[in-house]
Amino acid sequence: MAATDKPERISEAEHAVMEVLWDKSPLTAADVCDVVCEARGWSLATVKTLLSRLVAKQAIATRPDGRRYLYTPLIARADYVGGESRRLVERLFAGRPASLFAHLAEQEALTDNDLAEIEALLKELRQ
Amino acid sequence: MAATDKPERISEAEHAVMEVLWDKSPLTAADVCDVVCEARGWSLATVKTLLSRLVAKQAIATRPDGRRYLYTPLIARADYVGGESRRLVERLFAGRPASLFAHLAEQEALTDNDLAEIEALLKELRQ
DNA sequence: GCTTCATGTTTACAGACGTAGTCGAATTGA
DNA sequence: TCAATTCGACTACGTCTGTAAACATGAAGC
Repeated sequence: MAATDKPERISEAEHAVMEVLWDKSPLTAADVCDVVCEARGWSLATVKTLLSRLVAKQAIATRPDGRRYLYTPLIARADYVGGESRRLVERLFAGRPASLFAHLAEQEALTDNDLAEIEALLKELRQ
Repeated sequence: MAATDKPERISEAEHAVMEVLWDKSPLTAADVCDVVCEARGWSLATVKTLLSRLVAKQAIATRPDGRRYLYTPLIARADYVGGESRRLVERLFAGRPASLFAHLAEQEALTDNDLAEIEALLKELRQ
């Protein structure tokens, strides 16, 4: 069978774990906990659960290292971010990125700095 | 008491209902169903449940009209959209909208048309 | 060898979500 | 007036999520 690879959805809490692994990997469960447990008020057990679920969702891979596992992302951050962004634009802006931009602009959610950066990017794309 | 107004999160399915009401309101449950039930494969009962939950979340208001209720949005679409957009930018782009833009650009998710529109918007903002 | 520590696996459980059926009251057509 | 219809309220129930404890097992110190 052609392994229909349906990209299971990653939840908010799971995403926090992914960020840690994207930042640095491979890591053990304890390593991950060191990074997020404090900030999110989680116990190590919680991190273990999230890691298991991410493995089940094929978002990360395990490599045995003696007694424990080392975890590594299987999906690239850019892919995830791209997917989520597209979802949002699709859902809220009828698939038109310009609408999202317009919205941010209207809400004055864009600083002068943002505008300058975007302008620079535009110039780059334009040539 | 100062009615600590915590804006309860609106789920995906609930959002579909909100879109209908944002498009036109007030509407009855049956009206809403006429618009979305077909497309999402929902029964009227499902729409009723979603409407109830939205009322509980204070996202919409009811006005009795004889035997039934007329439903009207309590929160503006722009507010919702703004909130969701900000959440995404916060979560995935460290709060920097320019990063989101850069990402969309890299993924070539932007058409020439999008670019032109954004450019126009930028020009407007710049003056 | 036995206790203790570390670590993945299994189980738990409440709350949100998707989806919908049932019930009781009011309405309306005959 | 009485049955059929309509409508919101209540109930249901499986899945997903957040959060974590209990358990089994192997390692490591003493």
